[in-house]
Amino acid sequence: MSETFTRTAPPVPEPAEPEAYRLLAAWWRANARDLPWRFGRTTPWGILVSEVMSQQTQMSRVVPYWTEWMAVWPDAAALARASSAEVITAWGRLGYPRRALRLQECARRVTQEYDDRLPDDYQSLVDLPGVGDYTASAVLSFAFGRRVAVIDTNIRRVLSRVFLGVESHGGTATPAERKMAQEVLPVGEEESVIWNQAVMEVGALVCLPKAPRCEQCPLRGSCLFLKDGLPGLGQGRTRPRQGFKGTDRQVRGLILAALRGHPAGWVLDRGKVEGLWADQARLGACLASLDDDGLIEILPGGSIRLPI
DNA sequence: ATCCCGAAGC
DNA sequence: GCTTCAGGAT
Repeated sequence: MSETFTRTAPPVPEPAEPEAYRLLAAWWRANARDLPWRFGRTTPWGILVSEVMSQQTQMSRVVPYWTEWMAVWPDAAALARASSAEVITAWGRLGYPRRALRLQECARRVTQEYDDRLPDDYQSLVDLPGVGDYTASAVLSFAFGRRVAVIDTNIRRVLSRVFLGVESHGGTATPAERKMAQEVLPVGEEESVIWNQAVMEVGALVCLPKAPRCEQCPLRGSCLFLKDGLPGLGQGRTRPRQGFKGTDRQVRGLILAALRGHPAGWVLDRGKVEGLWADQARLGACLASLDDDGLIEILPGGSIRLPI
């Protein structure tokens, strides 16, 4: 029967993307990690919580925190009612604890301004505290099923390699990268969601920054970067990374670690505070910055506690 | 050492 | 655009 249509069917060239999508979707079904917020098992709010926790943090570390967090505070209204001290303690050692306070402030605004229902438009989402371009786009795609080109560091790396044949560079995504991400995004909403998730997952599991496992990659057949011999592999993307040992971030972490997990109103006295770090100038600066961030309260005598 | 499903402040 | 925000895994 194919012969019947050979003459009449115009020779429409098959675009590359539909084939890439088919391969990617099949790979996704077989290899997607079974994260608890995937596959329709949570609410849009649960998706948002997972995205905020995942900012600069590995999935494997996020999963237990997310599970416990959602058990205690299943929706925005519940989180809005918690004390800051409870929230900071529950954030534990996930890192970047300002995210915890922003998430709670976000919960309070969602509760008050949106009747405990996460808004489903980009502008409202990105206006929420702790929600930037990536998180707003991810929520629109993963929670609301909307057709949005999600751009994170993994997706940038994968798409740049496959469709442009080069490493993505550091810094903000360029207009060219955003344009390309839009152009290769499948037209259908459902397909676009799987595409976003699958490209991100390939970036996390296969298309690694320095040692990509190209032989496992569903896109190896159409990857310009692979075809060109992985030119400049691992170059050009990395921002200069700040160290950790001896920095303010380590000291801040020590201070909060000393405060977490105690009964409400528990106070660390001045003497104990001074023993947390030898360099008192740096210690004082970190205490001040934590106070500025609303992560601790400095009491008149120099003792500290988590904020109520 | 580098990376991790970035955001916000400057 | 550049820097600062934790902390763990590899």
